Order: sequence, then C-alpha cells, then structure tokens
Amino acid sequence: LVTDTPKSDFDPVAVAKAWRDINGADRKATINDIAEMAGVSKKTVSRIINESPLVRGETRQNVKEIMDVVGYVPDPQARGLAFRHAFLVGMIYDNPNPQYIVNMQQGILNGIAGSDHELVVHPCDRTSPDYVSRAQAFIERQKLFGVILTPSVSEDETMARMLREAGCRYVRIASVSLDEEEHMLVTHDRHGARLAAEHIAGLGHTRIGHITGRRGFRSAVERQAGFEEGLATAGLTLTPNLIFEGDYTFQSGVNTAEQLLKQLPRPTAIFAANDEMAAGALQAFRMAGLRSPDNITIVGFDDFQIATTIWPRLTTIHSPVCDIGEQAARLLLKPDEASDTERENLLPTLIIRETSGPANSQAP
Amino acid sequence: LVTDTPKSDFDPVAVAKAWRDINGADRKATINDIAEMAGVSKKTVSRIINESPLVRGETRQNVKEIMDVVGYVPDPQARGLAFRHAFLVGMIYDNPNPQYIVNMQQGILNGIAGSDHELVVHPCDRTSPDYVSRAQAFIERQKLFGVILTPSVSEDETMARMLREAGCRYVRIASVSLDEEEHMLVTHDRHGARLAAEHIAGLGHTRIGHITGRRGFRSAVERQAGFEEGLATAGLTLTPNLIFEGDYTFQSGVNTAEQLLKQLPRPTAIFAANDEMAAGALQAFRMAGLRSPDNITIVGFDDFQIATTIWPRLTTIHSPVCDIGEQAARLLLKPDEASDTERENLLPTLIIRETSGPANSQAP
DNA sequence: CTGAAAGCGCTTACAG
DNA sequence: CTGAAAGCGCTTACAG
Repeated sequence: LVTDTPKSDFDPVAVAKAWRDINGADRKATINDIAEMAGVSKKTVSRIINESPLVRGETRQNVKEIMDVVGYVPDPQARGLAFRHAFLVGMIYDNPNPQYIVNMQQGILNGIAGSDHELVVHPCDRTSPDYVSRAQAFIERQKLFGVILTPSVSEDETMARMLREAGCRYVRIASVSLDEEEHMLVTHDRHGARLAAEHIAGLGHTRIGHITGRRGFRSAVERQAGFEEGLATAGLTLTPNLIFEGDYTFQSGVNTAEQLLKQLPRPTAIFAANDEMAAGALQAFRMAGLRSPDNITIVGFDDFQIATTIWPRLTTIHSPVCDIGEQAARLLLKPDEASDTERENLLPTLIIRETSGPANSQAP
Repeated sequence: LVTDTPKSDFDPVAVAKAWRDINGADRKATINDIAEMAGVSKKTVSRIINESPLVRGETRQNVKEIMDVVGYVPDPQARGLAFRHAFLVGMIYDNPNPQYIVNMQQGILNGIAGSDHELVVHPCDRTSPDYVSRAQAFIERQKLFGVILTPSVSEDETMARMLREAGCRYVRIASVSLDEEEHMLVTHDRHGARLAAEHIAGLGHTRIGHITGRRGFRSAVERQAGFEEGLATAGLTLTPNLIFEGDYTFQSGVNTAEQLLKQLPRPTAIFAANDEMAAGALQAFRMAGLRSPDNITIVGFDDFQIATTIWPRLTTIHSPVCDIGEQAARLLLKPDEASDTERENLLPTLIIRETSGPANSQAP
C-alpha cells in the first residue's frame, strides 16, 4: 500500500543539508550521524573512511557526498584508540642548528599534509644518560604512528634498537645508509663534498686545507672522505697537516682557520664541513688581513642562511633539507611507494658564490 | 571456615610484581588491570589518576604503588576521547626566524614537561587567504587542549576570534597586551627599546638613527616608541629624516643603513629593531669604510646567534624567548597559577658588546 | 558487498 | 569515600 521511495531517488545532499540546518555549526557529525543519514551501518561508513574496496560504488558516492556537505572528519582520537596508535608523527633530533630543524619540520609537515597526521617534536640531548628511555617513554605514551630521526641521533644504534623492540615505525635520515632501505633516507654528503673538491680543483688550487666536522659525527667522516675522493680524481691529495678538526661551530671555524693560515706555504683554498665554520674561517681570514676570494678560497656545506648574510657570500654545497624531510615523511607513511627517482633529486648540489676564485690570482 | 586475609595485610607491591612477572614487558597495564590488582573499581583508579580528593588515603597509597611497580601510564588517547580533547598543545606561528621558533618550541616543551601533554607545531602563512580556517581545521580535527600564538599571528584579531568561537584555550605572546590577562603573555618590547635608548644616550650620542621593523608588526611600533621614550628622558629626539623602515631582514638593514649614512651630518649611533637588520647595517658600514664602534655605534634587538657570530659582536637587547615560551605554556595549562612575579623576570635586558662606543670618539 | 556485536581505555552522570 | 552503567567515536572479528 505504501510506495517506498526507490533507492535511486535518495538525495544524499538534501538529507545532509537538512541535518546541517537542524544541528548548526556547533555540533560535529560523528560516524553514527553519517551512517544514519545515509541509511547504512557505521561499519560501511568506516570502510569508506579507510578506503576499503568492499563498498558498492553508489553507496560510497552517497556517503561521501553526505560527508562533504556536513564537513565530516573522523576523530583521530577515536580512530587512534581503536587502531592502537595515534595519528602522530614524531621528530626526534639533537642537531643544534635552528635553521636545519625548522626546515626539516617544514619538510615533514609537507610530507604528512593530506594524511590525517600531525607532527609532534622531541628534541633531545645525547649526552643525557636517559635520553633513549625518555624517547621511548615519549613514543609509547603517545603510541606514535612513527618517528623520523635526524643526525646525530639517527646514527645511534641504541636508539634504533629501542625503536625496533618497541615496534615503532621509523625513518633515519643520515649521510650514509645505516639500516634497511625502508628505514633510511640517505643524504649523500659524500657526493656533495666531492662536488666541492671538483670545484676547488677546477679553479687550479693545489694547496688545499680542510676543516672537518665534529669527530664521531658520520657526516664529518663522509664529507672528508668525499672531499678526498674528489681531489684524488684530479690527482690531488689532502696532506695531514692541512686537516684540522672543528666541531661545526662558528668559533671552531675561527680557531682552525687560524691554525691553517700558519701552515707554510699556506693553503690557497679551504673546504669547511659546514657553513658555520666557513663563516668563522672567513672572519679569521679578515683578521689575518686576507680577503676572499682574492687571497684565499673558502667553500662551505649546507647552504643555510648564514651563507648569504656574510660578506662575501659563501660558495657552498646546498643540501635540500626541506625536501629530505618531505621524502622521509612519505617513506614513513607509505614505505611501499618510495621511489628511487624521487630520492635522486635529494642529492646535494654546488652553489657558486663569491668566496671561490682561481688559484693563480692568490699569491700566498 | 576460610580465614579472609585482613585488608591491612594486602601487599600491593607483591601483587604488582607478580602481575609484571606473568605479563612481561610486552603487555602494558590498563586501568582495568590496576583496578583488578588493587581490588577496587576502575572508577577509583580513575579518581587517583585525576587527583580527586575523594579517595581514602590507604586506597590511594596502594593503587599508586601498584601503578609504580608495573609502570602504568594512562593512555592519553583514551583519556582524550573521554575528555573530548587531546593532550596536545599547539604552537601556531609565522615568525620566519628559525632561532626564535626553536627557542620558543624548547620553552613550551619545558613548560609542558611533567604534564601529559605534547607539542604539535603549526607554522602558517598570514598572506594565505585561508590561513585562519586552516588553523581552525587543525585545532578542531585534533581537538587540541589549547594553542600558543607567537607574533605576528598572535596580533591577528581574526585568529583570536576564531579561537574564542571554537572554544579553544589560547595564549597570545605579543609585545603588548591585546587581550584578557589569562590569554596574554607580554614581552614588553617597549621597555627593551628604552634600555637601548638609555645606553646610546649615556654614551653621549645626540645624532641618532633608527631602523624600524616591518610596518604593521606591533613589535616595530613598540620598539620605536620605547626608543623614542628613552631618548626623550635624556632630552633627545629622533628626527624623522633619521628614521627608516626596514622589514626585519638582513638585506633591509643593508639598504636602510646606506640611506642613513647619506644623511648629513650622518648619525653617530643607530638602533635597529632586530639583530638581523643590525648585522646588515654593520655590513653597509664596512662597505662605506666605517668601523664600529670607532666610527659608529649600532645596537640591535633579540640577541640571537647572529649577534655573536658577526664581528664586532653586537650590542643588543636580549629577549628571553625560551623563558617566555615556558611561562606561556604554564599559563595555558594552569591559568589560575600564573604569578606576576614570574612574568617580571621575562623583561628584556641590555647586553653590551663591541658595537657601541662613546660619541666623542666618532668623528662624522 | 553489508551489518550487529564487542571492544579500544578511559570518563561522566548517577546512585549509594 | 566507592562503584555499576553508559558513553566518548571509532575499529576488529565474525557472520552472512
């Protein structure tokens, strides 16, 4: 006797608009509201949220339209409780360079944009004896989806073991591979340093110095090795008395450069393992009455802001920190889709500015 | 027939240890486990978690000991779902200075340490038309406990209104009060700039220039006003032709300083509204053949790293960014406990280094 | 392709 | 001072 409205006449948009008009902006729709409006079970709505293929096309269409109209977003808190993990990505770091941190954070945010995840930050201090257990408490308490580690914590095997044992997804960003491919994003510092060597050698320099990074940091090893490899290609070698150990700080650049200038005949070109030390070296040159590039060539590594705010502006190796963060986040979220071609775009590149010049113009 | 063990003989530690031995490290205790071990309802355990006074002392003692032994930590996800908010504090910012961001993050982390909260970051771009609605989506999706805003987003009334309407707790960090006390952490930039003026006037300078911050940023207004107030105290005024507008960047410091040096007689001292611009000015001096402090005095604001990596090192106004972040977080978590004395320790201070010298030695 | 039941680990509202 | 019931908004495991 009663004529049921045929399913094809069901107007999801009208239903959703009516709901929205009744409930106003104050009340957020839940999975139950959506299910009721669509005339399906909450399980079906759940399937659509999680992109399960096991839903009829028309059903999916209707439900999605309703979600759109009422602006439904599943509650990450509730999903997290049911999934037994939060929709949070952690960044664990100890690198003291603010610009590195901020760029990396931005990159990770770019990488998780569009997913339902947020970024929660966890700076730490490797010299603290309980720093691994604090990191463990952090990930277990919040049941993090996964974490991204930057140097130098990324190089710590104790930390990596803790993460494996805790069953926490992780990606380590490091200058060289230290783990299975799915857990690594390699920055190829060695390649970058090779570019610096080729540039310096190409300018005709033969008496070349190097200021290394902090001993024990893998990047310091890689950058020195790459630099020596690059020089070797040009038939040059780095003599031990022209290698000084810095610690990546401005002051260590000043100090080591002063030492380098005492070596006679003094070097006509220096490669510093980061911009900060290169800037320090430049200051030491100035105090010693030397000008770059006229009297001496200096090349840095990182291409952070300091490279362009000092004068003359620094020739350096650019490392795409932001893109690296983005790829690391992608790898963490979807380990299967990580493509090799994307990773190749993450190689360091040479940026030539005003601190490098030909050797013949630089009388010792 | 069976003798029940009297309650006072109940050994919570032994019970907890037994549980731990059976279940091992893989299984985390839940509120139900704790309740069962203690022989109380989960509601009682919940009361203890939330520090309700409505629990008998002995009961509380027993339950706490059990929690300790098994290392129980309540699941923030589950609490969040029941409480209808996450245990997450958001930081919303657009300040482009990496060191400011990192220091502020560290301060906030210090302020929330010991609470069960974590910090989730949300950089944004005020020039983007949907930046407020994106921030809104961020806080509503994650049901944030509250947010901390730094300049310049903290100065945006549209953003503040959105937060009020969304019912989200918030603290605005700004150079001057813009909201009710519970929502404000004031950095008193005006006071800091006054110190700069007193310092410069005290050195005997009378021909004084100022490089302002970006027009529209409240800090720029406050720093200029404070500087003029300080000069007025010494009977000095800032003449309009010695005021140039910068935008807080290094390059704008270079450009405005060049303009200032063209004014004749040229100023013998300049106050730049931040270190970045002061460093730029210093570079302009050098290119013009002037040396600081011998020929010209320059004072900055912020006391970021650049102040000590340039040479000569910059006299500047130190702003305790990290402490400010910590207090802002405290205020957000416990608005009632905010004390005025603590806030007073947050005032900017003068740091005298090598770029300021007496006026009489500085022949124009 | 779809759904009813039970559960994630907590809290609120109510009762005693 | 304490607890049994219902619920927060989702998912898993099972059944059809």
